[in-house]
Amino acid sequence: MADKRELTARGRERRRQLMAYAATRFAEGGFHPTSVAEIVSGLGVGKGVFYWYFDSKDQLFLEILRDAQQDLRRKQQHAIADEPDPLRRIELGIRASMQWFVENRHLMNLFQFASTEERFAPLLRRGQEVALADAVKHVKDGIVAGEIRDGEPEVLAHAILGVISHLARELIRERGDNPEDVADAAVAFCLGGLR
Amino acid sequence: MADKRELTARGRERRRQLMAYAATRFAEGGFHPTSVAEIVSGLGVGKGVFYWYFDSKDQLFLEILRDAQQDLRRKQQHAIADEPDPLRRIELGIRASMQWFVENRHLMNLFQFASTEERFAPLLRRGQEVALADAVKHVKDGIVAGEIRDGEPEVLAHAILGVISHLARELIRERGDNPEDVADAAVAFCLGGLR
Amino acid sequence: MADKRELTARGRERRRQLMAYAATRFAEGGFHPTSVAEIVSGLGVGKGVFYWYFDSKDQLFLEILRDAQQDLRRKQQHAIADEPDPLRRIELGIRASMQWFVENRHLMNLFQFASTEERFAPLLRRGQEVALADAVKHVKDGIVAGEIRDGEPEVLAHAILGVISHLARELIRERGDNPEDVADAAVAFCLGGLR
Amino acid sequence: MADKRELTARGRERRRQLMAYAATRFAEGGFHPTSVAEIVSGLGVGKGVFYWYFDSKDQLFLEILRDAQQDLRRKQQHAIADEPDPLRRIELGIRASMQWFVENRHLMNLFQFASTEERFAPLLRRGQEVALADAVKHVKDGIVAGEIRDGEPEVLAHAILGVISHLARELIRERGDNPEDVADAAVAFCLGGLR
DNA sequence: GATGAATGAGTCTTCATTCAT
DNA sequence: CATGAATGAAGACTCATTCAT
Repeated sequence: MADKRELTARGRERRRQLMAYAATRFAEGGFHPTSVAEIVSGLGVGKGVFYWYFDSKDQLFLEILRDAQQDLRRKQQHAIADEPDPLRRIELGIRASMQWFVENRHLMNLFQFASTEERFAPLLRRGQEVALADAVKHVKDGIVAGEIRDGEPEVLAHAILGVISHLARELIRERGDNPEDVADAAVAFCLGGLR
Repeated sequence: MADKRELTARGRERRRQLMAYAATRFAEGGFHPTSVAEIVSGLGVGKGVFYWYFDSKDQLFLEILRDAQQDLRRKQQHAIADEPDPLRRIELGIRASMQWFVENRHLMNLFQFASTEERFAPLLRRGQEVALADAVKHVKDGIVAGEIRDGEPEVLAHAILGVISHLARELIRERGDNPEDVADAAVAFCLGGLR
Repeated sequence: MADKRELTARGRERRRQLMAYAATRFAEGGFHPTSVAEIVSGLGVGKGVFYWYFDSKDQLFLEILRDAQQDLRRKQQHAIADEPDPLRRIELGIRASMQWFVENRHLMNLFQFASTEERFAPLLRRGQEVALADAVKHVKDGIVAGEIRDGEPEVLAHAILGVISHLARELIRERGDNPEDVADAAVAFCLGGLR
Repeated sequence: MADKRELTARGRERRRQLMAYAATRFAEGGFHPTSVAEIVSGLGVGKGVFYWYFDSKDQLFLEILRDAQQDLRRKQQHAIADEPDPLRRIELGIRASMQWFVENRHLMNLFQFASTEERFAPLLRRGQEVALADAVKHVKDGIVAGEIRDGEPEVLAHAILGVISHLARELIRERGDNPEDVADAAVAFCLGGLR
């Protein structure tokens, strides 16, 4: 029922705070091992607060996921903005994604986990389809423009997404590499793979 | 106590059976949502059987993971065997991996999940480092042979792994594409990205 | 998590209630045979209540033990108060202990059991050392005052404790003798043994 | 059913071995925390062996208890043998008991534990009544002979038992005192208390 | 809005005991 | 006689969720 309630400014802040804190805990310890009790006590509030703002732990997680996906997409779109060249668009998209992952490394874990449980996977899949569609469009444009070799656009787009997420996770999150360098490498590899 | 016990042939079979069944259930429903009770009742045995063969649910999961990693690597090594050309080795590795993922699609979920919880992540990471080292070697050889452009071998290797796992997951597992085609695309994209 | 939590008046009462009831059940049926389920259902509350107030069954038991030891000592100290004569102090201590055992016969079983398991024994031992030290002091004073024959004070003190606990257990608890009479006998025997 | 079976010499040896080993484990770790599995594996035999010789864990424990009580009494009787003087008999009994406790310190724990659970207490009590009756007889003789002051013989006898068991437990088992010295002290204290 | 308290179904795990071989 | 395997009831404990205040 927490969905429709009108929230005061303070209420909205609380809600945001809960989501942010829960996201970090979920990312660090995993969704299941992190209990609602842990979340609220970490924030120094009572359990009632949680259920005032969210219907359930699941719903909270879905909300975090949705927010993250939207935010990532917004950043990508904004980066590409009005660049006309398809290959350039792809490059800018890669760089924007990389940048977002740097700033939200912990959320990678959540995406990863979400895809492994049936109740969360659909939402995740939907987001990924959007991301894919975005990429596919650019790839198609690139093929039309002769900048990209002929091939199934979806497959190529998936390959790009694979490179981005893997490099982000392994190099930036695990190894702590310089994001700029990683982005350069990703761009180089992908553009090479497309041509 | 299940660690060092000598098992009879029947016992070894039971153990294998438990691991196989648990792996599928974990893959389908997730590790946490799948209870030990569900596993044993699905196999029509008593609950004690589980703890006769495994110390804990966690240990079973780790064992499944370890087995899977070993099996994948064995297949890769076997595929590459005595191929001398680095690029060819990479191609054969990609195809072998793809093949393995086709035959063990359900295990992808386990790998994915394992990386999200601290108690399983280390083992996973270890396996991935091995896979990476294998790939790095080929990349380095390729650079020396002038077949691969100059660049950080580790980063290139990671990019390859990203393409493989992402395409396997999204195209083979989700979309049910023809593995051959996917492998072709992966090879093309990666070789393009390397040159 | 029940350790440091601030409890409301109602909460403190529940806690006390749980400890009291558990103590009787442990005393009657033994620690191990008495399940947590039995305790909470006997009190007509949900299982969670138990773990809201105590970290574990073990911790509850230790807490009961600690409380009992403190209470017994407080009664002894209070009885002796400002009696100057060592022998008289010993007598008053014996009588106070006897009195306490009458009122808390069930706790004898707990002490007895506690000493047989390593995880509880240390706490018990600590309490007994305190009791011993108390007694030793009086014995030493008595020796100095020439009222008690020369001998190892610790050994004599132990003998007194042995008489008290054994008579309390066997005569008061098992046979239901009149506490006054038992106390008289204990005092007579001990003072005889000391001179 | 293990009760009536005719055992071969080897079988009787096995049985004795099981009882001895179980007794130590029970004494060290407690009856409940020590599992049948632990006992048999400690002896390097299969679980079937246990149930070949004993009907149940409980029965084994009772048997250990019974054996111990019989052995203790036998030693006491043997020590007193044909000593005619009541006070001397008491002294010899104390010394023999002390000696037995030295050699079987671990069994003290079992006696102690047994008295805290209803299913074992009766047997223990029966044994203690025998011990008490023995002591009472000597005390009565002593009173008749004018060597012991007038008083309830049962109470005096209990006091003696209390001193013995407490000193044995606390000084010999816990502190590791010299048994001879402890026996001397016990005798002195008790004879003093009786006169 | 918020808290501490309560619920109870469900989880993992243990273990005395039995059984097929 | 003996073993390894199996059973399943029972135990301690967790935790999402609800409720009284």
